Amino acid sequence: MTLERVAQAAGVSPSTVSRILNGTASVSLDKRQAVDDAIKKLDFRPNPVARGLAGGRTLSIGVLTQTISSPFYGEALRGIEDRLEADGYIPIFVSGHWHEAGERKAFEALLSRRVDGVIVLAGRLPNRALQRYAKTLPMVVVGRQLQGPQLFSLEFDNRAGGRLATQHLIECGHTRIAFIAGDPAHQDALDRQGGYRDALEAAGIAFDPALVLPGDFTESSGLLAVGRLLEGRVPFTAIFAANDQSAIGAALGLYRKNVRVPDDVSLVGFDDLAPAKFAIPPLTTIRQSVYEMGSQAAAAMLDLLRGTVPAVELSPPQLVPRESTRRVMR
Amino acid sequence: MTLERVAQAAGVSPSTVSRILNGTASVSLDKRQAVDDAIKKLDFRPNPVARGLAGGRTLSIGVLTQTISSPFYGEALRGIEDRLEADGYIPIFVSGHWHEAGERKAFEALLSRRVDGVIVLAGRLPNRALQRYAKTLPMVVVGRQLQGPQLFSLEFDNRAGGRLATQHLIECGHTRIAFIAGDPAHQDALDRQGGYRDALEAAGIAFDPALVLPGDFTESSGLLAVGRLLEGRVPFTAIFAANDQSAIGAALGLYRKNVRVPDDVSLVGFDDLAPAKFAIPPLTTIRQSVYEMGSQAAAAMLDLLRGTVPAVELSPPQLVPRESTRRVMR
DNA sequence: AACAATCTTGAAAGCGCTTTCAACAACGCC
DNA sequence: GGCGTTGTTGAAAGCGCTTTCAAGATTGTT
Repeated sequence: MTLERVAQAAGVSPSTVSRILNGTASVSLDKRQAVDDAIKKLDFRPNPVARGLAGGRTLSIGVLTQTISSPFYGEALRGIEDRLEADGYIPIFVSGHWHEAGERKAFEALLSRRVDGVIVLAGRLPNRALQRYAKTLPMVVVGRQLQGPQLFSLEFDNRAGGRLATQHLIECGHTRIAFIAGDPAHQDALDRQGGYRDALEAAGIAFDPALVLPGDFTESSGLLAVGRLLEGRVPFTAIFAANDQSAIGAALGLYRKNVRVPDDVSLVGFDDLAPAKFAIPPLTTIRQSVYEMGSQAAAAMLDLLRGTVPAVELSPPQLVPRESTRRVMR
Repeated sequence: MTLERVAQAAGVSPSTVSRILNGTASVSLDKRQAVDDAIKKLDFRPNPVARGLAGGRTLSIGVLTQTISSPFYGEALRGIEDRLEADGYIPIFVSGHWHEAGERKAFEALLSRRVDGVIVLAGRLPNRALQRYAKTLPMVVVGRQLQGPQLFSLEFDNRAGGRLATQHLIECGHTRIAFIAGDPAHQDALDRQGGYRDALEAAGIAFDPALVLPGDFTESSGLLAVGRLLEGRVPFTAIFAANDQSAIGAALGLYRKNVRVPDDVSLVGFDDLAPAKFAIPPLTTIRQSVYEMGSQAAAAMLDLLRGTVPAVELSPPQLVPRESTRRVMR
C-alpha cells in the first residue's frame, strides 16, 4: 500500500495526499474527505523509511543510556517511551556501557540512523562533545548543566535531596552519620554529597572525612564501604548512601556483621526505585521520580522539535520514610 | 557524504561502490582498493534509511517486551543488544505493557518501521497471531513452543528448574514446602509449578493444594501470598517462589511476622537476577541466564536472516545455593 | 583460432515519500 | 473591469541507496 495508490483511489495527485498527511498546506474539504476515505479503506500507513529519506525526519529519537538493564535507567526509559509514543515518535535505545568510547560509538550509531533528536542520560561524554553534537541535532541531556540553542538540560535537585536525607537522620538524633559516595564521574553523586555536607553544617555537626566512603552506585560498592566502615574505629549510628543500590549493598554488609537496621544503625538511600520498597527492612529513601524524569525529558525533546522552548521541570525531591531509620535511644 | 561522492572520488560508478559495500558481486582488486581508500578518506558511512528504502532491509530488529524497566527483561535486552551490535544490527525495543492490545499495537509499530525481524519475549499475544506475523517476517519467540518456517522458538527448561529448586529443599529435609505461583498466563510459571510437583512426587511427598498460593511474579504478590500462608493453619518449613521478585516479596512478608529466614523457613527463588544476590539473606535460587537468553535469541534471529537454521540452545538450569535455605534441625 | 561461458562494470530504473515550482482558480480592491 | 493576492493543485525533481540489464572484457574449450 503506497501513497500513490491512495492518490489514485482518491482521484488526486500524490502531492495532495502527502499534504493532507502532513498538514503542510490547506486542501479543499472534498478532496480531504476523499483521501481520508481512501486511506481508511486501503488501510494505508505511510512508510516511515521513505518518509525519512525524503523528508529528512524519521520520527525516531535516540536515547543514550549506560546500561539498559539497570533499574534506574529502565524506569527512565519507560517514561521516555510512554511520552514519545503519544506523539508518534519511537525511541531507539543504545547503551554506552559506562565508558566514553562506547558512548561515542553509540552516539554515532544513532546519528547514522538519522534520528531526529537525542536524549542523553548522564554518561561520561565530555560536555564539549555534547555541545558539538547539539549543533547537528536537537538534544536534551538529563543530569547536567548545559546551555545551547538546540540543547536543553533537565536537572533534578540532588543537592536538596542529599540535604533532606541527612536532615532526616539528624532529626532522628544521629550525629555520627556516614556517607557512601556515588560514582564521582557523575555530577549527581557530587551534588548529593554536597547536600550531606550542607545539612551537617546547618546542624552544627563537624564534618568528619573518615565518615565518607568511596562508592560507585553499585550494591557491591555499598557492601564494601560498610565493611571498611566497620573495620575502622570511627563510631557511627547512621548511613546515608548515594543511591538505593548502594544502600541495599550496605544493608547486606550490616546484616553480615550482625548489625541490626534500624536498631543499631539507621540507613537512608536515594532514588526510591522499586527494590527499596521491598528491601529488608523497607528502605527510607529520597524519592526522585525517575519515570517522570524520563517523560519530562521526552516532553522537552518534543518541544525542541516543535521549535518551542521547553518549559518542563522536575518535581522536587521528597523524603520517603520507611523502616530503615529510627530515632536514636540513649 | 553520499555513496555517489565516494564513487566519484574513487573513479568508479555508484553501483560498484554499492557492490563492495554489500559484497554482492566480485570486484577487481584495484577498484576495491580505490573505493576502500575513498571511503576511509571521506569518512563515509552508508545511510541506513536510504538502504532501507532501496534494499528493503533496515538492519534493525524489533524486540517486543512487556516492560522495559523490569529487571528480568532489562537483562534480556542487554543480551540482545550486545549480540546484535556485533553484526551491525540495532534493536528497537517496544513495550506491550502486559496486555494484548498493547502488544498488538507495539507489533504494528515495528512492522511499519520495516524491521527485518522480530524477537518476542513472552507476552500475551495468542500463538495464532504470532504464527500469522511470522509469515511476513522472521521471528524468534522465547518462552513458547512454536513451529514454523521463519519462526524459531527458544526454550528454557523451566520444569527442570522447578524440580531442582524443590529437590534442594527436600534434600534439606523439608517436607512441607509451599509454592508461590507465577502469572498463570505465562507458560514458564506453569512449567515451574510442574517441576515442583514432579519433585514432590519423586520424593514420595503428598501434594497439598493448600500449600500453593497464587501469584503473578511481582514482589507484592509474594508478600501477599506469605500473609495468606501464615494466616492459614497449614504448617510449612520452606517456600519455593516462582521467581526472585516474588521470593523477595515473600522474604519481606516473613520478616514482618518475625519469621526468620532461613532459621524458621527456607526460601528459594528463580531466575538469579542481580537483586537476589543482595537480598537479606542472599537468596538461594535457580539460575537461568537471562542475558544469555537474550543473546541466544539474537543469534537465532541472525541465523534466520542468513537463511540458515538456528542451532542455538540455552544452558540448563542450575541451583545457586546461597543463604536463604538451610537443613532442617529437629 | 573461433566460440561459448564467466567476470567485471556502468547506466538507469526504481524504493515511497516530500517539496519546490509553476499553473490555475477564486477573491478582493480601486 | 483590470489587477494584485491568496489559496489550491499537479508535475516533476529529488532523498541515497540497491538492483536489474546489457555491454565489454576475460577466460576456457575444442
